[in-house]
Amino acid sequence: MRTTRSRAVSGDSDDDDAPQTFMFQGKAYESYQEMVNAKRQRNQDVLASSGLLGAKAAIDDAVLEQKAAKAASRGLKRSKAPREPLPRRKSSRLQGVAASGIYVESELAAGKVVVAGGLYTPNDSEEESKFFNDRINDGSDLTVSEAVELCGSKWSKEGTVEAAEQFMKQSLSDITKTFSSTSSRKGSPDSVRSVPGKSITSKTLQSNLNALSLESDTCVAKVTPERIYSVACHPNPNHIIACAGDKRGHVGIWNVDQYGAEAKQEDESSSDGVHLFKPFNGAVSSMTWNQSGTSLLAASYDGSVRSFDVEKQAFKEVFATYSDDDVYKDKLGYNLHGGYRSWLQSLELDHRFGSECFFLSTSEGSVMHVDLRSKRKVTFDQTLSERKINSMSLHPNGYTMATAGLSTVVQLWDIRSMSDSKSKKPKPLAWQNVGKSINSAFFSPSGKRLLTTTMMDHLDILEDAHLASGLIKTPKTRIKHDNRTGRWLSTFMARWHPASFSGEEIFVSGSMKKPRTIEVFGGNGSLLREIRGIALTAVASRCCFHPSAEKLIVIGGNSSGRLTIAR
DNA sequence: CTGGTTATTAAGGCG
DNA sequence: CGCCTTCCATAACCAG
Repeated sequence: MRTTRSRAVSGDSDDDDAPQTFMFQGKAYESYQEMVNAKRQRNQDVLASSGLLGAKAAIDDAVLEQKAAKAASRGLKRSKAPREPLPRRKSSRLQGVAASGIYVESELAAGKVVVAGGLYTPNDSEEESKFFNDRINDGSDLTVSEAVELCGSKWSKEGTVEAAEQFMKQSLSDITKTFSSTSSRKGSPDSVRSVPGKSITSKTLQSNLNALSLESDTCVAKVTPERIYSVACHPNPNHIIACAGDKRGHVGIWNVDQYGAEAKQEDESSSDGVHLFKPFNGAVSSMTWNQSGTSLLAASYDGSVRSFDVEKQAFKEVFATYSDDDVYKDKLGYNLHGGYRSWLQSLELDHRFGSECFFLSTSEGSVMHVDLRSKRKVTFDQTLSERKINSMSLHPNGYTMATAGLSTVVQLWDIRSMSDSKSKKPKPLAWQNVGKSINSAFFSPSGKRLLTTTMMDHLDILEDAHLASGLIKTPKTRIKHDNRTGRWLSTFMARWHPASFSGEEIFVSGSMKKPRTIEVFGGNGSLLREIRGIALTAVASRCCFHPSAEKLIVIGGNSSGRLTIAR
């Protein structure tokens, strides 16, 4: 066990034997701290004399004039007095008591890491820690009621479980069925990219964008308890089923316009159409519906991938990383766990095969391809980077893949050279040096453009990156964009609308602008719309479009678990 | 170059 | 209203 060092608060701890002075502007200071203070004073003076402070204050006032509204109270509500207090175990960790000052407490034998005050489980079984990597269970299916109960009493009240079951079993099933029967041919691989923008044309696109509104408090709801890491939207064009995954492994599903019997049912029990589940024990890094809307696929930092199958009414573990312990011999992810620093950072459907195949990227720089068709297997597992890979994207051509992450390089690969894990270390076809970490890189629906969100404070649009070879120079289209979200917000990842509108492609991004704003850009980099309104009171870090609605709908998720719907 | 620190950031919750 | 917590992001820095 390692405690935090409180060393060198003022930089003068250990080296008393070597008296030292610190020079600044020709003056000697006794301690480093004094020197720093002098430096700060100088900076203050310079600022004051420049008149910038006055100007800044004026700007601040102007911004504050529009007084920040309170966060909306729709959606989840914490129940102050738990109805049935869960039997607590002895461990203070499990009671959520912070071991102050201790961050990473220890690395346990099984490769688990305990973050103080962090990975507590409301599950009151004595056996919680036996599950590999502190997961929610041993990998068996999770029923709807179990997934709700795992959220703990804090977020439930009378009838929460029933409301969730009712919603999942009836409303969601109906929504899924009416959609998948009217939607195209069954059996053929459903390509997300083939969704046409039906009623919106390039002519009506701008007016559609202008119509997006955030002026009603009904367009915000708290959907998860914690900060949102991922958002997804069900593809039925006639409904808005907005989903969010949070830092602790919760998945919130919001039926934005409740209808029929359900609405009546829910008057009493539920929170404005919001239902909360906890299929994971770590951040939900990516979530996506398959195109037919029959399953919601999600990956978590806890190393597991689960799919909520609407028909089977269960969160099934379809893949998870496991150690090389013989116990896990028959698991799909046997021997794929890379230690306590390893987690699943992103999931991307392999659009060639519907939702039956997907790519995963890890914090350790590898990309896996998982194939769930008849013979379930991990097609390949390749280390493509020394550092975490934040995103990967498969070009519509079905073989060019873009990866991006902490390595500060966008790389393009031919996945045909990775057909199995034994193939030798692949080489990138092309790459772009960004210089700082890259939050995401996504191909546009046509594949013509590659959109990157970078810590260099740019949104870059590369043209025909899939045809490039070698070093890619500075892109033609570069949007200056403040991406400094800091530590407490999820990073921005600008995302395309999966359809194009008579050739026009658009994408959405969160923004640090005040008043808070969601931005929509055109494929040529032009800012088409800044969506603001009383409902948007916090930065929407992770955004997406409704994939198929007749009108444009934008969904944004923020750091307090709220979803905002612009429509 | 590696490892180990710390600054920075926004927003809700609570006193 | 003002302080406190957040704590699996990232960059920048420094010491060895």
